[in-house]
Amino acid sequence: MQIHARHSWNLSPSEAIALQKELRSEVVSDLAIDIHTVRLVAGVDVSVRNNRSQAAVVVVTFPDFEPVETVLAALPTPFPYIPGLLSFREGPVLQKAFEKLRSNPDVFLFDGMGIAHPRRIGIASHMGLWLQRPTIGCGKSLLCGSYEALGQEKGTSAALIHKEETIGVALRTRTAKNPMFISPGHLADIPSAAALVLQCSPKYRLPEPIRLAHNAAGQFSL
DNA sequence: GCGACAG
DNA sequence: ATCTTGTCGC
Repeated sequence: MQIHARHSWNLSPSEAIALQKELRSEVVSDLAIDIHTVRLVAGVDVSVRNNRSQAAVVVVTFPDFEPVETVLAALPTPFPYIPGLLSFREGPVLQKAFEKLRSNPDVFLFDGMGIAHPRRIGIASHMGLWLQRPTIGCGKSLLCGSYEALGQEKGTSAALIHKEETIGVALRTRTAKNPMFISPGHLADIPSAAALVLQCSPKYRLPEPIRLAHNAAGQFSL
């Protein structure tokens, strides 16, 4: 699909932080996704082995999760893992994978944060600017912020707060399992992002599209 | 200065 | 994220 290249990925950590501060104003995180119109959802994931980054994007139908397209890409890992700068590590190989995509998903689910980030521009928000499509961040653990205790039942949630600001929700996608941390990437808002992720998690803690992408990314080699 | 810290 | 087999429990 059409990718809107925004900048070079070849930046130093301090330059990357400066870029995030510039781009954050372009992120739209108060626009509801109309779930009734969603037909295709993409799951995005990257695995790293021996200095090689491997990306997988799996597009499934919604709400029954039938795979309709899978694209893979690999590149030498270009940037170290630095909390807050994940997009500069995974962005290049994701760009390569997105360029191979033939379908046009209604929304992309990322393994990582959206605006639940120190500078409000986690990987889901950042790549959303390149995709110009709705994106949602689905983290398995917290990068920043805090939340009050929430019920054990699937579907229960608690606001994620950082510096007096609500940046997402801790959402129980499986009863009695640790919550997922959901936040809008770009062109989405908190309530609709949480509702869509919950509907994308019929059986496991991880949303189905991301589970499929995780499996696809961790299997192939070059 | 100290502690926290997506994948 | 990744290094790694079997095993305890619902």
